[in-house]
Amino acid sequence: MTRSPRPTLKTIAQLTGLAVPTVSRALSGATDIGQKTRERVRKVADEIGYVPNRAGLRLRTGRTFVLSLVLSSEADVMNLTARLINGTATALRDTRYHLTITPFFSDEDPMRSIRHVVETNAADAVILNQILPEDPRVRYLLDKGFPFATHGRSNWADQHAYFDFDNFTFGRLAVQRLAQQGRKSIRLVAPPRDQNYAQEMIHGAEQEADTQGVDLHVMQRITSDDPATKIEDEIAALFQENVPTDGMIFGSANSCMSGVAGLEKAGLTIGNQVDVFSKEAIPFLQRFRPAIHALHEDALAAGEFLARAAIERIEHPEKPVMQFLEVPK
Amino acid sequence: MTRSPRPTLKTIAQLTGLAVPTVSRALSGATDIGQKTRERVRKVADEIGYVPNRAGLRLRTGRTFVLSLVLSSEADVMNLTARLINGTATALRDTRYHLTITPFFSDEDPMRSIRHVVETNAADAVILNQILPEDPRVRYLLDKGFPFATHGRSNWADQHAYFDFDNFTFGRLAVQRLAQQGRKSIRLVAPPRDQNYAQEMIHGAEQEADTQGVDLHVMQRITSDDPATKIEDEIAALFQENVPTDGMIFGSANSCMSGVAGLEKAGLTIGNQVDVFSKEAIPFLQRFRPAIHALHEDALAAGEFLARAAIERIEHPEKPVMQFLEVPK
DNA sequence: AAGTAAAACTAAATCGTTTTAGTTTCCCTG
DNA sequence: CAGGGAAACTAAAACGATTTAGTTTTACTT
Repeated sequence: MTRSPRPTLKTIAQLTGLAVPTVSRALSGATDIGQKTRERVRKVADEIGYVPNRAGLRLRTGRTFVLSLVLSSEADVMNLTARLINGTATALRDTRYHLTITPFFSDEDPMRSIRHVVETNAADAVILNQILPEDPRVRYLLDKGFPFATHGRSNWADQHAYFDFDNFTFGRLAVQRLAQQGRKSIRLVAPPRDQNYAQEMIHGAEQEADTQGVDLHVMQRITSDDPATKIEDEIAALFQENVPTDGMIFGSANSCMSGVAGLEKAGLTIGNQVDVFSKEAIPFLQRFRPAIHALHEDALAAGEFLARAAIERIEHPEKPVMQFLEVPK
Repeated sequence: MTRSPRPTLKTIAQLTGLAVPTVSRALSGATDIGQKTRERVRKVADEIGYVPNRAGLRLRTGRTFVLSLVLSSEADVMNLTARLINGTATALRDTRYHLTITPFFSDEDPMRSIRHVVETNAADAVILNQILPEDPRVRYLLDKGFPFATHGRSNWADQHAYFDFDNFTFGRLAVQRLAQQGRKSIRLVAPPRDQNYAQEMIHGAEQEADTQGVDLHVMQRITSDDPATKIEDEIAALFQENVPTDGMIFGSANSCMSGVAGLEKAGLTIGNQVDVFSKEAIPFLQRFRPAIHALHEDALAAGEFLARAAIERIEHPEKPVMQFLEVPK
């Protein structure tokens, strides 16, 4: 247990014969400190490896230098989530910011964690995913004027920072591709209906189905976040009942794998009686069944963007919010 | 921007007419504060929703109430990693602890992040994964007496808290199963040789191969952490060159998928000319190719255990370290 | 050379908490 | 009823940083 005491401003003050506030101001580059003094202080600080004490800083200024990533921990989104975390953390490298993770669980109030962060000042900004159209968390954060960025858009998207995957275009491209393969009767396994991006995806698909003159049905009893077995069973049943279907679209790689298991159980083969289109965060569907058509969603880039956007909110609240829409293909 | 000022000990002191230290001691249950005073203070604190200020606490006591999860961000381990994060965060629910994530990147010194945490007191404990036999991080943390827990064992495992999957038994079971299927010539795609758990897995497989009287070769040019295409190509080449092989063992689900893609490219079918055994963190290989034999590694439980073990180190350093070996099957 | 303004620094207070060292109050003993 | 001692509380200091309000020094003006 040899933790040698860290140097503080006081240490530097003693070493230079200056007062503590002088050292503080010198390091922050204030102009009321002499040029040569500033340089001398900087040099000493570097030599002894001075790093500001976060607690002192936070106590005095209220700044935490923490970004809080609050994310849903549904098993189905964990692939995407892992990349989101990785991207966010990557963007924070070489900044003064740290990242704390707060998964929230389906059995608890989504507002709880957010309120906690805001009320106890546990972070300077929040990043959230799984956004609802009228997401109460977004409303709350806007109301409080607390810096945040979202993965996905709310109805008030023009007012806040976000990164979103263009699910409307995804829906369009999916139907377009299947239509090109000569498919006429397509079913879509969409994300949970209350999620904004589900609506986008459905609209895109419907519009393109209209244009292409093909049939599109949204599966009503399952979503792309449902448990694997449920999806597998529903899809198997669908084909066993001979409901006319020659194209399938899945909102996530997980649901796609389950769905494919189901349709194979019913005796179909991809590329033969049916074509399959899916989204994926990590490229592996190609390996799962080479005949699947997959579109990549870049969660890594999303994480990086969101981190930068959140910091921008903290440090330059007067500037316009950063927003990005990833348009597939 | 309506952030109303949070109640502090001072607020309670004013409300009760007591001095600040009295309130502090009353809340912490010190016996030199009268019974009824303690109750009164507690009641007022609850009513106004007092939550201790972390910065104040930290500045005074040095306690951060943060666990730092330092993990490698190899794409291949991200599935497992996601579950590890989730498990750790779950265990921290309803404790005073927070979780910060520091991925470290293959291009940088693994010691950097650890040293930073220890030297700047950024956390009360560290959790690490991807442990080497003589891991310098483990040595450093032991040396400093800094609380930590590892996912995987080092050579000094008896001295520190860990959760590990028994890869020795995994190796044994894998060979055993393949031998039961009548396979005689088995190849193992093991984790990187410098990782401790790679050695364990290899030893287990070799020992069982001896017992069963079958052939076992460790693939020398690839590891289970290599990029998908590299593994695919190597495996494809292996079979195209007709190297006698009728059983394959993979150290991770990712490498398994790639490997299977390779052997199928060479025209083989699982369960036919060759049997495949693999580890997986999330059950989906069953769906990928139903004929694959897979063993589940519980990263969720690992995360939870590691969090509890780390906290135990912080709060009861005198007690024996918590250790757990997950023995498969 | 006296007066003044700018430049360069310092003293003191503050953020919220806990610890150490007292101090006051009260009850009991003899 | 004085004295002793336990019980219950308080004052002051400390952790490390920044901000506000001075103060000293220097340099310039007239």
